[in-house]
Amino acid sequence: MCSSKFKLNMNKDEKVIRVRFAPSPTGPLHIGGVRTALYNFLFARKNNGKFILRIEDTDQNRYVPGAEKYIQEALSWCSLDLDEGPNVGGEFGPYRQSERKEMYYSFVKNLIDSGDAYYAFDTPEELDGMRESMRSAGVPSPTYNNISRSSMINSLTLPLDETEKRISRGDKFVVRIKMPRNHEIKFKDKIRGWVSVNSNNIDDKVIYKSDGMPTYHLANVVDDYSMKISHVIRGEEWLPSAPLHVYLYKCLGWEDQIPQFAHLPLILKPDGNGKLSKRDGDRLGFPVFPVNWKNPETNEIYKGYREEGFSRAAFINMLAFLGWNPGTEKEVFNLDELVSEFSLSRVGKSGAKYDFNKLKWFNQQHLRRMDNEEIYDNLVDKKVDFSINPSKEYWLKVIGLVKERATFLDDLKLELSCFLSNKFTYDVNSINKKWNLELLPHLSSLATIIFNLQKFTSSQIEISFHNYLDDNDLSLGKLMPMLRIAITGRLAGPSMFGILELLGKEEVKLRIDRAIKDIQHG
RNA sequence: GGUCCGUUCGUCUAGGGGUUAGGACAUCAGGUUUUCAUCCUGAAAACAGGGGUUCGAUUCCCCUACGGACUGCCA
Repeated sequence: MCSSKFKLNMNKDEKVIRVRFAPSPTGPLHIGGVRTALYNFLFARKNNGKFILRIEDTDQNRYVPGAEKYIQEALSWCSLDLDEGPNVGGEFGPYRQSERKEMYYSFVKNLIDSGDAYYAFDTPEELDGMRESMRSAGVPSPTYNNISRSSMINSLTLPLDETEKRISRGDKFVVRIKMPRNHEIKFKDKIRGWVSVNSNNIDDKVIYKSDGMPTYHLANVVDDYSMKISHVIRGEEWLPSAPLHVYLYKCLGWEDQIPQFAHLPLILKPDGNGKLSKRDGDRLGFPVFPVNWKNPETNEIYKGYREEGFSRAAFINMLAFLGWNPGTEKEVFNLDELVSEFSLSRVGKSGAKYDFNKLKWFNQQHLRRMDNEEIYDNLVDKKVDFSINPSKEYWLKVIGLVKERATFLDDLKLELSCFLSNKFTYDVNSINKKWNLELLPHLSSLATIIFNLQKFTSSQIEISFHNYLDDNDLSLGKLMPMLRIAITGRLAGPSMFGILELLGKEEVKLRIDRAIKDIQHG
């Protein structure tokens, strides 16, 4: 007895981990959805399991062209590679519910035959009428449940032959689950612990629609079962219907195949409260989508993080930390590191307000961790319009000089501009502030001195610069800004001596001469 | 309204029967830097409230308050 129980547990532990991300293609995936996908991915990779994409398109009315493609593109931008899915295949396909349409009815039929479900003929108008009259009688949210079903038109209230007649003549019908009276339905959520609901509080949900498609609830359970899903990791908005799903497993005879549930806390709006929604982006000034989305009807573009210049690593890192943390003080993680640290037991219970600022910080941190070579590969513009040889080595040095000043890869464009071209204009404010005509002679003589240096290196230049200042009783703060304006056109930038070395003697000479000649004070 | 879930600095969070309740972002103040940015140092900033249990509760239990999700032939 004991040993067999032990064996059973062993089997359960050794069960292959299979998780699915199951969005419905009703529009672009927003960051909450991406995080759900991410947690599924991390959990699968961490446990040597499979990460599966399943498209839940049981509602034809809400189908949005391009949405599925968007989902794939978003996942792929985030490097959340699929093991199985609509475009990658797999032995449990098809992975679109619309393509699985035929398989659902037999399960529905089983439920009807066992008395766990029934036909209902009420039209949408009749349902509205029922709800309306119940509301006016003081019921805040009327449901089709184990009480109200007795006054509706269904196979429970109709004589058998009438039901058969209606079906055989092609009347529209739906199939509803028949929730039992006073049953305690409970399950253990990996994040929340035991959740228990009395069946009296669950309504007779439609599981099969009059258009011949299953509803989410049924399709979800049937597919998770047939795809051998071991863990259902999804948003907290599904928590209220989880007991129904558990009950469905029981009715279908799959009680020992019920997956483990993990209901993730929601991502909340940064201002006020409530679930972050697709509309919040414009209102709050940050994207809510991973990559750009173009509304196929209006052609309106909704901004994505990719296009706004964020790195996938930073985006993923930020998302991972919205509701999860490793329990250490380390915060900057790449995907592989997240995989090795991830665990559902460290996912929090309460909703997290989205923090755009923190994402910027993550972006900066990840940019800093990118090596110069990688940044070099990402540089679009590697042509220099003045007479130096822009070797790769040159660029690596320039990048090293400039890298830590940037939050975005794009910031480097500005930082790099003086290394790309000498055809810049001088910034007027900088000139007004620091360009001093009386010191022009000093700038010239300083230039002469450094041009005579044997080694035009930042350290040699720095030494002669300081010597010159000492000899002429000048302060650094006077002459240096002028030099900077002459060389870069503006006042902000990285170490001046480093810039001079990299530009090289000839180019520096050219720029100083030109500045002295061209800059008009005031 | 009902059901379910939740509640530690402004935000993300660590912690967990005895702690100066820790970190990060943001904020503010100093410092380094020729400059801007970076960087460094520091400051301010939290256990929702009330009852239990206990020698002791922020931590465990209950209640209240507040917040959220759900309440469709949507997912």
